[in-house]
Formats: sequence, C-alpha cells, structure tokens
Amino acid sequence: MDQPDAFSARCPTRQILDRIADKWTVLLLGLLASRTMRFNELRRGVDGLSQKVLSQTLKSLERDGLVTRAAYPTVPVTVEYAITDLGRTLAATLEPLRLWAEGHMEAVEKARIDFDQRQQAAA
Amino acid sequence: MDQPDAFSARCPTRQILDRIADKWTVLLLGLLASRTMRFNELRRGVDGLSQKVLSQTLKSLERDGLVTRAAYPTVPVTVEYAITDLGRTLAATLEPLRLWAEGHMEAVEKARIDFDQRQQAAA
DNA sequence: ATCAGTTAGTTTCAGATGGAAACCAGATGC
DNA sequence: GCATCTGGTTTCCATCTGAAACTAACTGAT
Repeated sequence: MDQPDAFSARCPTRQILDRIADKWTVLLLGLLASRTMRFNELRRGVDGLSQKVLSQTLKSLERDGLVTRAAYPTVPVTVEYAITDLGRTLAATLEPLRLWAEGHMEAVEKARIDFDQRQQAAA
Repeated sequence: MDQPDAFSARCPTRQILDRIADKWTVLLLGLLASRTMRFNELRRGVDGLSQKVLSQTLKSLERDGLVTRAAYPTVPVTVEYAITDLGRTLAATLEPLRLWAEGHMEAVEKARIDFDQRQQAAA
C-alpha cells in the first residue's frame, strides 16, 4: 500500500480533502461540535446555506462517518444530526481555520485594497 | 465594528473562509511553505490542477496577500511565487487539514463502504 | 528561414455545481 | 377548508470547472 499523498490526483486522500476543505463543512461541523442539532436548526445557524446544499452536505458527512442522522416519527418529523468521534477529530482540525478567517479578516481586506489600487495604477 | 462571525452571511469572514477552505489552496500553500516555486513547478507539484485554475488561484492568493508574484525578463520568462508572512500563518493552519485527510483516509473509506452497504440493504 | 520547444499564461466549450424559489408529504390547529 | 410545522426534493438559471487548444516571445536545431 502506497503512502497516502494528497498531492497525487490518484490518491483517495484527494477526494477526502475536497470534501472537508469546504466552507459549509467547516461551519456545520463547528456547530455540531457543541451539540446535536435538527435540520432547520442547522439551517438557521448557518446563514446563507440553502436547504438543497444543507441536505447534500449532511448526506455526504453522514456517508463519510462524520455525523449520524436519527429520524423520530413525531409530528412533525424530528431529525437529529450528531457529530461522531471521527467527526470530532476533524472539527478540532477545522476550528483553527474558522478562527484564522475571523482573526485575519482585516489583514486580508487591507491586502485586497492595496492590490486593487496597484492594479488600478498599472492600468 | 461588529465581531467577526463566519456564521453570518454578511460578514467578510465568510468570503475569506470560502477562499481558504479550498482544496487547491491547501495544496499550493503546502508546497510554497517549503520554498519559492515557479508556475510550472507548482503545476507539476499538484497533480490534476489545470493551468487555468492554477492561474486563477494564484491571482486570488496574491490579491489576499498570501503569496507574492515576481516576474523576471529572462528567456523564457521566469515567474516566481513566494509565500508571505501572512500566508505562512495560514499554511500552518492548513497543514493539519491535509494531514487529517492523509491520516483518516482509511476510516473515511470504511465509513463509505458501510454506508453504501446499508443503503443497498435498505433498497 | 522554418519548425520544434521553452516559458506563463488566456480562451473556448461542454458538463458539473450553486443558490433561489417552488413544490411535496404528512399531520395538527383553527 | 386553509394555513403551518417539519424535512426534505425538484426546477431553473447562472456561475464554475476541467480538458484542450491557442497565444506570445524567444532559443536552438535543421
């Protein structure tokens, strides 16, 4: 068995990286790390996430063993999504990513303004 | 000024998260963290990355102040991409992500097989 | 002088993906 | 009968993606 290597297109690691290096995955696992949540609760928690993409993303996360889905025949239907142990290890890896974005927001915005002005000046 | 909050669609953090939580960004910054590289060198280093997307991704990374681009009028043209200090802090955050993918590849693949078999059985 | 090859890209086109909004099922409340 | 709650699926359109071809400027070989 070869060593896993994300730089090789043929390594399964590549598909997994594509799946986990995703905006919605970062935010959803961030929420689910704190507690089990229901479908519409997650939708309200992640502003701008459409039902279709939430449904698709949760399905992928479930397939990859990162969250579990439990449906209860109440009225109306109750569906609870919970993070798994595996998902929890990923959430711990993903949290610094969200924190980086929040912490370096101003530095990146400043860089963008500078870059755009230089482009403007060159044109 | 509001606190940055990636869960809000209106926060600039969201755009930044979308930019950095990206397969190609993870791999490119991973390479550039070790040393300065040229365009085709990066292309060869990241298997499966097309020239178009490499060009677009590098342009975004440059705009966000994460890498610098330096062109030298040699023959043929030499263009060198180097990581910035800001980029280096992000690369340090992104590396665990790639390592998670490589380290948990088998667990995820096993989860997928189990899930698909359960789906098969249910159908 | 012309053809092949190097560099770092841009362009083109078909197919996959994204989000907004509408729709659906099943049941309760009014 | 009609609206409302749940957790989705469907539809439509715009954007994004990747593969491949093309560009520009110059070198080296034939």
